[in-house]
Amino acid sequence: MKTSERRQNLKETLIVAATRNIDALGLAGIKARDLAAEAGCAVGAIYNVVADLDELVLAVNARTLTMLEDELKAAADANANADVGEGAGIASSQTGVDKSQVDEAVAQLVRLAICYLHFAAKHTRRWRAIFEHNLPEGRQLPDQYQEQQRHLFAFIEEPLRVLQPGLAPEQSELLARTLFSAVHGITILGLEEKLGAVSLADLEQQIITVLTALGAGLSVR
Amino acid sequence: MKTSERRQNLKETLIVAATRNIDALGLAGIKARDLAAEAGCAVGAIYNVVADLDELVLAVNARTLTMLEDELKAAADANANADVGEGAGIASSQTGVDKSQVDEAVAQLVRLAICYLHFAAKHTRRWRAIFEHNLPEGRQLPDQYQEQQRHLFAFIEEPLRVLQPGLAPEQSELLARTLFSAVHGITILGLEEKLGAVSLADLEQQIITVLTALGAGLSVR
DNA sequence: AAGTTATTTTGAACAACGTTCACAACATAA
DNA sequence: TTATGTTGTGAACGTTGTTCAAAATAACTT
Repeated sequence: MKTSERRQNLKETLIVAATRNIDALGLAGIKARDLAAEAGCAVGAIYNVVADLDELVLAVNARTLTMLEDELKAAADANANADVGEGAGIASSQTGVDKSQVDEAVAQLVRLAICYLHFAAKHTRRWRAIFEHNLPEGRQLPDQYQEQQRHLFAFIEEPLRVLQPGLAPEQSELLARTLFSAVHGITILGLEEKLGAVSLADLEQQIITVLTALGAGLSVR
Repeated sequence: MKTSERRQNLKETLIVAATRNIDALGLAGIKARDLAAEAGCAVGAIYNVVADLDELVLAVNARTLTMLEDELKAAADANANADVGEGAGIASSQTGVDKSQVDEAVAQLVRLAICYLHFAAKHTRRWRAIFEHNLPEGRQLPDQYQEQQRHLFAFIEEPLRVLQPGLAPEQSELLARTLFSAVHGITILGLEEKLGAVSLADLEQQIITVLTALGAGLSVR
């Protein structure tokens, strides 16, 4: 009984060290010998609590996703409270969609996207590790991981249903994923210096522009 | 004079081999000893014609970008020809923007994006290598590389000017980059199996939906 | 053509990596 | 204490990218 506890502690220590190293150097900062030294154990000990270094990276990534989820939830809820008393607007008779509801849905999408952008900007390396990490040919992500990703899309689906009320759930899910991907693309290439850096303020503005236009275009049809 | 020619040949052979290996295994397929064997030279010989393996990857990526540029150019030109005789539509008096011109600009954006998607789908590994490859801390991309990227954005800027005639060149450039990033995000996450695969047909439809909505939203304001 | 010098290519050697495994250290039970 | 099973260790293995003394080749001189 003692050993499992000790191993749990070691695993925790390793995850913390791995997180620190990713923050400092990105995925390249994950090295067995370094982690062992930082955790105060032998190199071989790592493989007592973890199958791979990949598993360690996945553990870090899972926590990063949880952090992100929490922040998105906070951003979404902060809004929900602020809107109490806004009142049920007058339904537009032709489209069946309330104008102010549409505006609010777009605003919600923008809030979520800006939150995502800020998270990515604040925890760049840890966040990029999620997308840079590739499992060795053949192995696939654990279920929990995919589950967490669906959670993220759920945030988007809610306001999306206001814009496109008639959409089948399947299509709605796909569109949510697409919107996420678009914002993700803007974020990841924006924070990258490969194409020449863009300021955070500019990125915010671009995201607002794109999502607002998208909201207008999507709610019109 | 003979040696420089020989080296040029070796470099070419290595680039070809590197391209083949990236197609087969992604960036992980780039290994000094394998490349040397395939090119029929000693491992050390590689470093006579190239500073790094990174330089080799960059050479492959540059060619990939050229391929992409050619295909985009073909897609853009095919359209220009098809539109001859379409006629100058009636200018909308209020916005100063011709309705059919707007439609055509959106159609052009869609064509470019679909072309990008197809290129990415057809040459997935080679295309992903462009974005997966990271230079070692500090070194930056050669000028030619950044130049090629600006070329890509130029394709987008042209139809974009129809949608937003009043936009300052600086802002237009930024928006073009943003649109590219959005389409890129949809493409790269769509082709990735990490979030569960999406069919190419679905991806096409999503890109059409998003760009059409974006075009509508952008031209309205 | 032969000898001398400079250049170019070579592959063994090096450092650093993830991972493994025979063994030392330890705990537990008899 | 002794015997037995379990756990942790770090040297060792197989692969990386890269280097460098030496061998091979080219270039030049007489």
